[in-house]
Amino acid sequence: MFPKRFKHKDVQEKWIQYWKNNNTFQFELQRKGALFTIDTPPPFVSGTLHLGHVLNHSWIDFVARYHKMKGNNVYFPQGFDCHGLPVELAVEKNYGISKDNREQFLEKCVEWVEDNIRNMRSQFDDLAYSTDWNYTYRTMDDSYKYKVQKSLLFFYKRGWLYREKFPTHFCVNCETSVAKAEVGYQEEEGKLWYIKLPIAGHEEETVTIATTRPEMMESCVGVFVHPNDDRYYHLSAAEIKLPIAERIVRIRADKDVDMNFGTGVVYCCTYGDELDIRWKMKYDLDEIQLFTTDGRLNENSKYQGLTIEDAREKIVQDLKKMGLLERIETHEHSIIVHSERSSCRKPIEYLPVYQWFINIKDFTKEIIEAGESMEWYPEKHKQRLIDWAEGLDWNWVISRQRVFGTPIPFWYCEDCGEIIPANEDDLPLDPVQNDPPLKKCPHCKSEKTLPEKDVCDCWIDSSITPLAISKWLEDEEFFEKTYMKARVHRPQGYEIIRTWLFYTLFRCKKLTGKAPFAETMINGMVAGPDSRKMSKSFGNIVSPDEVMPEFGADAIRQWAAMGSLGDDYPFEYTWINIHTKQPISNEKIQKEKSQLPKDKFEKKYRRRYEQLTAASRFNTKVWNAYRFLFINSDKINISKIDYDSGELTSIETFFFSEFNQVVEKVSNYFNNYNWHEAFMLLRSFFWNELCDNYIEAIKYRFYSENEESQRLALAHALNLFYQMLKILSIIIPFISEEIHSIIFKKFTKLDSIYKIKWPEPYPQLDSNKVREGELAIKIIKNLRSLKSEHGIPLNQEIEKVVLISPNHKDDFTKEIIEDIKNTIRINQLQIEDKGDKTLISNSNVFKEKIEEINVIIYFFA
RNA sequence: GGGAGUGUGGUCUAAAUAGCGAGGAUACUCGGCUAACAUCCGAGAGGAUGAAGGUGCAAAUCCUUCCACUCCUACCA
Repeated sequence: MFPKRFKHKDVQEKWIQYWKNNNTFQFELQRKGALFTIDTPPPFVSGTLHLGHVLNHSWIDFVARYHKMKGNNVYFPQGFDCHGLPVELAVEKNYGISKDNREQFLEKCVEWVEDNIRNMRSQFDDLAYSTDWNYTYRTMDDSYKYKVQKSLLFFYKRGWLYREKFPTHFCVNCETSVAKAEVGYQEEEGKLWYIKLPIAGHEEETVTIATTRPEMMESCVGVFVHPNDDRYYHLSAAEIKLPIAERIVRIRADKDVDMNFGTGVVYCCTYGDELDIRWKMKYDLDEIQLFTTDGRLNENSKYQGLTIEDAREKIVQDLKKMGLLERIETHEHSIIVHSERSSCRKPIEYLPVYQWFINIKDFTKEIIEAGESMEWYPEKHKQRLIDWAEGLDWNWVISRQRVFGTPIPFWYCEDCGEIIPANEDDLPLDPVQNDPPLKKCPHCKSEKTLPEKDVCDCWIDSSITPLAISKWLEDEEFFEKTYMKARVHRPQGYEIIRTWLFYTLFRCKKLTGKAPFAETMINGMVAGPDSRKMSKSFGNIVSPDEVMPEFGADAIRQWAAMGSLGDDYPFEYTWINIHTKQPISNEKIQKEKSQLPKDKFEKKYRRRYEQLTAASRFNTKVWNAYRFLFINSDKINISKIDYDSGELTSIETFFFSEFNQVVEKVSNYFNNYNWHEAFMLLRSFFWNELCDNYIEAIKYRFYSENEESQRLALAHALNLFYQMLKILSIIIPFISEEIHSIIFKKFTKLDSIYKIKWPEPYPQLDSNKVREGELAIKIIKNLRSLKSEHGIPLNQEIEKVVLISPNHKDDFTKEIIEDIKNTIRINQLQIEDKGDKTLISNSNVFKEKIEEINVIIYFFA
C-alpha cells in the first residue's frame, strides 16, 4: 500500500522507533572503509535545542550520511556538555538547594542534567540524526572526567599547568573567576567623580583626578600623568597624600595615560582594570587587595563589611565632607560584566586569587600550525583562529570556584603550600572527598593537607572531545583507528573558533602529538527574519518545537540545506492575517501584539514560513511521483529493477545519462559542503526533468497493451528513481526511508535505505540514443507548451503534426516517433527535411520554430 | 574605540583572475489544462546589487568614506 498523503508525523515516529530497535545507525570499528570521524559539538544541556542547533546538526547529519554512502566508515557520536554555571543556578533556583550542601547539590545537578539530556536526545532523533547513541558521552561521566584529570596531570608534569596568585576576572556575584571568553561589555550610564588629591608636603595644594571607581581610593598605589602633558610637568616626581588611606604614593609619567580623558591624571588601584595590572607589573607597585570574593570591602579598608556599591557612596560622602570632591559628571561607559554562560551580567572585578593556569601563550605558534594544516570550509574563517591566537596576552585561567564541574586533582600543604598531585591510578577523583596519596607533605613533612576545591573551566572538558570519542587511554585499537589514523572532521559555529576549536587544537596536539583535525566545516548563526540574532527582546525567536509538528523534519532539513556555508542564516517568516492571507508589517504586528489579548491575536494573525512551505511542496511532489510509479508497477508483476542497457529506449538512455551528470555535480557540491547548490540541483532535476519530462514521456507505456514495454518502462523508471532516492535520502531521510520500504525493499533486500551506497554512474550508455532521446524530449516539451498555449486540453488528440527538421531527420527513429505521438496524443506525426508551402494553406495550422534544434512545427488543431 | 565577516528582487542564493540586457530557485498574483500530484502549462509583478563618491572601455566584483547586522576585541580610568 502507498498512502495517498505523506503523513510526516506517523512516518517519523515509525522510523525513529525502527532505527532504534534495529540499531540501524550502529557503528562498527571493523567495517570496511576509511575511517571518517566526526567530532560533533556537544550542546550545552539547556534542555532544548534551538534553531541554531538544528542548522548545525542537520549539516552534520548530511556530512555523516554522505560520507557513509561514499564508502567511508563513518564514526558519528554525539555527546553533551554538562558542566557550567547555568546548571548550578538552575538547581539553586528550582530545588532551592545551596551549593554549600555539596553532596546533595551535586546529586541534583546530575538529575537536572539527565532530564535535559533526555529531551534533547529525542529532539535529535526527531531530526533523523544518524548518530550512534551507544557512543554518546557526557562531560560529567566518570569516564570523561578520568580523561580530563589525566590530561591535567600530563600538563602539570610538564610544567604547563601551574598555580599562581593573579588578578583575575572575578564575578563577585557568582563568586567565581571567569575566563576572558566569559565576560562582555555593557553600556551603562555611570558617574565620573572629580576628586582632589593633596600633594604630600604641600597639603593645601591638590591635583584632581577623575574616576568612576572612588571606592578604590584605599587600594591606590600610584598616580599617573602623561609624559607630554605640560599641565602637570611640575608634578612629575611629586608625591600624593591619599585621603582616607592616609598613605603616600608617587606620581609617575606613562604614555598609556589618555591626556584627553578627565583631568589627564589617573590613579592606579590594584586592581581596577587591566591597565592597573599592567602598571603594577611594570613599576613593581604594591598590591592592595580591597574586595572580598563576595563583593564586600575587606580588612584592608576602613569600610570593611560594606558592599562595593555602599562603600562607593560612603566614600564619596566622606570625601565631600573633607572638601575634596570637586564635581560629579554623568558618564556613559561600558563596564565589564559577566556575560557568557550566565545570565548574571553583574560587573566583573579583578581580584588576585590563587588560580590554576595553563600556559598557552608559549604555544600559539603550534596552534596556528595545527589550524593551517586543516582544510577550512569556508576558508575565510581561518583568520578568526589566527587573529585570536596572535592577539592573546594572558594565559588560560582554568579554575572555577564552583561545585559542579570536573575537580582539579590536587591537594596543598597547608603549611608550606606545596602541591600534591593525585596518583594517576586513583583517577577520577574529587580531592574534596578523597584522601591525598601522601600522608605527609613531601616538602615540609607537615600532615596538614587541603584539597583543591575549584573545578575546571568547561572548555577544559570540551577541548578533548576528539580524544573522548576515540577512547583515548581506554582502547588502544579504537583510538588508533578513530583518531590517529582517521580523517577527523570538526563541524562548528564560527563564534567558538577562538574557544572550542582553539583549545582543542592546543590540547589534543599536546596530549597526542597529532593535530586533531583534517578539516572543519563552519556554520554561521541563525538569525531572525530581521537578520538580527534571535532574542527575546526583539520578539523574533522561533523554537524548533513551533515548526516541527506542522512541517516535519524533512522540511526543516531542507531549510537547513538552503543555508550557505560560514554565513549567518535568517529563519524567515512573514506575519499574515489569517483571514485575508495578507502580509502584515512588523510595526503593525508589534502594535497588535501589545494591544490584543493573546488568544485574539492568535486567532487573527499567524506566521507564514515561506521556505518551509516550499519544502513541504517538494516533499509532496516526491511522495506523489513515487506513489505514481508504485501504483502502476503494482498492477503488473515487476520482479526486478535491474536493466539491460540494450533494452533502454532513447528517452530512457538520455535521462540515465543526465542523471550521471547530476550525480557528478552533486558529489562536487557535497565534497565542498555546499548544501545549497547541491539541493537546488537535486530538486530541479527531480522535479523539472524526471517528473515533468521523463515520467510524462514514458507514462503512456504504463497503460500499454504491450506487456513487455509496460514492464520495461516501469522497471527502468524504478531503477532511475531508486538511484535518485538514495541521494535524496541524505537531505530528506524520513520520506526516503518510507518510500524505500514500500517500493524498493523487496528488490534491495535491505531493511533501510541508510545502508545503501552512493549511486554508481550508469555504464555504457549509447551516445546515439542519448542524442535521439534529447531530441525527442525537446520536441515533446515544445509540443506540450504549444498545446497548452492554444488551450487544447492535454488529453485531447491532435489530428496531425508535421515536423520540418533539416538537420536531424534521421534521428527520428521509429521508437521516438512513437514516444512523441503517444505522449502528446497525435494521430498522425510526419517528419520532413524541408517545408512544403501547402502545409500552411489550412487555416487551423499553428507554426512554431524551435531555434535550438532548428525544427519547425506545424500543428494541425 | 579597534578588528573581522556579511549586505544582490518579499525570501534563499549565482555570477572564474571585473566583461554582453544581474541568472536561478522559492514565495506571491492572474489565466488555462489535468487519465499520479497541493502537480502541470502560460503570463505577471518584483532588484539596476546597503549609501555616496572614485579608478577602469567596462564594476555586484577593485579603492575611499559612511550606514546596518553578526561575531570578536578593547585602556578610557
